[in-house]
Amino acid sequence: MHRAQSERSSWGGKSYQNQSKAQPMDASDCVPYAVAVFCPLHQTFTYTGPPGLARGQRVRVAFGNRQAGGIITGSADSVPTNLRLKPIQQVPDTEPLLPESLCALAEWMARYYHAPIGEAYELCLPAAARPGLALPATRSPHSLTLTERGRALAPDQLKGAKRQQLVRQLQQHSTLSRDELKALDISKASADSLVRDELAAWQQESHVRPRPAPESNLTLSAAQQSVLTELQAGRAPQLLLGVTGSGKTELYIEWCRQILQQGRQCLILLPEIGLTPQMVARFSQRLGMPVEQLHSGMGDAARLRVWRDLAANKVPLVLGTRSSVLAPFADLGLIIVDEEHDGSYKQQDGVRYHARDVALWRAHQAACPILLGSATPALETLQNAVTGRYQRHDLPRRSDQGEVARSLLDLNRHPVAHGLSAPLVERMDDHLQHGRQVMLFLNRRGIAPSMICEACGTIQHCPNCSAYVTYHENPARLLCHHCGWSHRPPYPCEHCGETRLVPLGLGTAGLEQYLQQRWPDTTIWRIDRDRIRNQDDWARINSEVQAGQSGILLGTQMLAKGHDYPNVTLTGILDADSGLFSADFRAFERTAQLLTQVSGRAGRRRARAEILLQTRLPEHPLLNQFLRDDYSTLAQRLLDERQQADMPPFSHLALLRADHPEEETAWGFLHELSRILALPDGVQAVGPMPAMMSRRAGQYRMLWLLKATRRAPLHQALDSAVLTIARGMKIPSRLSWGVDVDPIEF
DNA sequence: AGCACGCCGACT
DNA sequence: GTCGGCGTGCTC
Ligand SMILES: [Zn+2]
Ligand SMILES: [Zn+2]
Repeated sequence: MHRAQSERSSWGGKSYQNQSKAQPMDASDCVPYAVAVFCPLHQTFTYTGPPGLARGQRVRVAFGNRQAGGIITGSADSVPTNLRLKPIQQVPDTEPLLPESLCALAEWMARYYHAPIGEAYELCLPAAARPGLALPATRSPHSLTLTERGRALAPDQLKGAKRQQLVRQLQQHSTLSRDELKALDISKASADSLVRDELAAWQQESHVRPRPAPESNLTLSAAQQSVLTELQAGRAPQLLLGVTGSGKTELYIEWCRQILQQGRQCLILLPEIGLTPQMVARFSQRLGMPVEQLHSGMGDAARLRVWRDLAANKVPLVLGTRSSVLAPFADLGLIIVDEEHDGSYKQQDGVRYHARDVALWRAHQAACPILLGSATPALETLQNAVTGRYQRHDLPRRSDQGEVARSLLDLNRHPVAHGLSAPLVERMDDHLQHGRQVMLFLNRRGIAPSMICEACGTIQHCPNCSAYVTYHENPARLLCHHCGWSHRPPYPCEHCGETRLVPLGLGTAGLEQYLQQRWPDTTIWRIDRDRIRNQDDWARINSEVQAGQSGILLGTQMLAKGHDYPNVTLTGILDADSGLFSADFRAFERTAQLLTQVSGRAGRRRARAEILLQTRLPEHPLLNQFLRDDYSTLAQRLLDERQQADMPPFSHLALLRADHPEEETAWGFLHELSRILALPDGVQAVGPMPAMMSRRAGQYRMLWLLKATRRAPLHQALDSAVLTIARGMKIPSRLSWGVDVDPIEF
């Protein structure tokens, strides 16, 4: 029986039990191993096991009064005496599943981010491999893949909606198993019909490593080609400064082609899951071979398959989000970090790693090139280019870029209706009458309205968080984005108890309604997560917009990423001030990036483009600088300010965090730490103080901020802080604590 | 993080 | 009497 077998301990694929009577182990045969157990503790644990087990091998062990997975980190050199060691329960694989490169990565992350060693190791395994149990064989026996003809085909040329959908899916995912087809609701009959037409083929289990088409099917401009040649000759980490539409992606692809032809692997990091499918399609089309993706939207089994195939060098190129920087590569030849300034590369719980910084470390270890690409690099990255640690390359704008005129609209001086000032409406009228496209950008605050009490004027908070609730329609709900709290109206005012709450602000839906009424004959495309849920939505809207008919694009953050819109001639930023009030020292940097990214979407094909920023602060220096200067100039000025203030990148920060249902307990814990700890020279401390969002999901968050000009003393301080907490301090119950190195949220 | 142990209030 | 809340300590 399978069941009986799986309940027995096993090792090396054979049945094995340490203390079994059937197969007694000679105690003298057992040797001690250091095991990183998957728990949030800052140490390894020693277990005994048969000789010959290797670093990187998965184990299952008895831990306290439960079972846990773990990784052997090596043989235990200093065996703790007067401690009776427990035996390893199970060794599910015959070979180490984690290659040495990932063991080294886990240990570096644990050191650099001051994270528990077991958590760092756990993060390097795909979720399916974490329990420390035997893994199923991956890849279903047959999968569908496109033929050369199928890959070259434009899906719309094909007859039949199902067949079109299938080809589109295959162009994105390169192969689809029977199960995946079923999940997409595609019958075997539709698949077989493509096979009959020799557009697709059923593929047997073991596949060989795909190779790219040797010749590029696109030509690079002279400017692109010359930058590519420089990049290929470069040695240090390189920064590619390229505005939207400068052809960064083509350049990425051509560099990848060269690396792939050498039989080596490429990793392309993207900030968001929403951008992966369209990038997968572009890469696989241009390279003429299937490429893989790795992101949180995939199931555990699918991720495991890609993970294993990467380790076996059967997958030559992968596009992925943050966590794909922790994937195993047999022969890493190139890493590209697209939109490297993007904050979503920073993990905000557990091991708080930054995928860009991990990528830099991995490239260094693998001695392979790394390219950071962005139109608006992080100030840290720009400063590294200034000091020469990175090589900087500027990709010029395309030659068809028309003139761009930027100006401010003072909301204090003009009448405003539905969030649109009179001059903006007038300009919209003008552009729409000329058959042009207009783009309106709403920042995060503007997406969903908050709720205000008509009786007393109180804006309603989430009961669990120090944040406003937002209002959503269909179905009508009050929602908190931070903890998932939701309530169906009517809802009593938190202050006076009256049930007279009304939405404050328009939100995307309200603005859309108004636009429809004001310009009844104009198409309105909404670009936000409510409207665009999958690739087909994107494809449909995008083809309409790219076709160039007149209309209004109404969108949020999503507009600032991904596609650009060459037919848009007028961009309205409805609330340019929103980022300027934040107490965060990176607020101006982020605002400059956002304004630049949004403005960069519009205006090509030689048309003159107009960008209007609505503001209540028309004298604000940042906004006025934005009117005149490009991002590099602006960023240099922000860097000067950072230097004056001795803030990153001219100093380094770390946070000690404490969360607790009682504010006083969280504060007391950090205060006690700050009292005990002797900080090394060159490390300054601030706080403890409440986090900017002081309560989330019923927990108060306190922060103790450490700052230093050099990294070494900062790490020294964090080491002793962790040691003090883990060994010396009593930790109040229900308190959770942790370290955040190079924090981006405070 | 889990999980057990142990100490006090309150309820069949 | 004992059920269960939660504070405390430990995990090789
Ligand atoms: Zn909340
Ligand atoms: Zn009220």
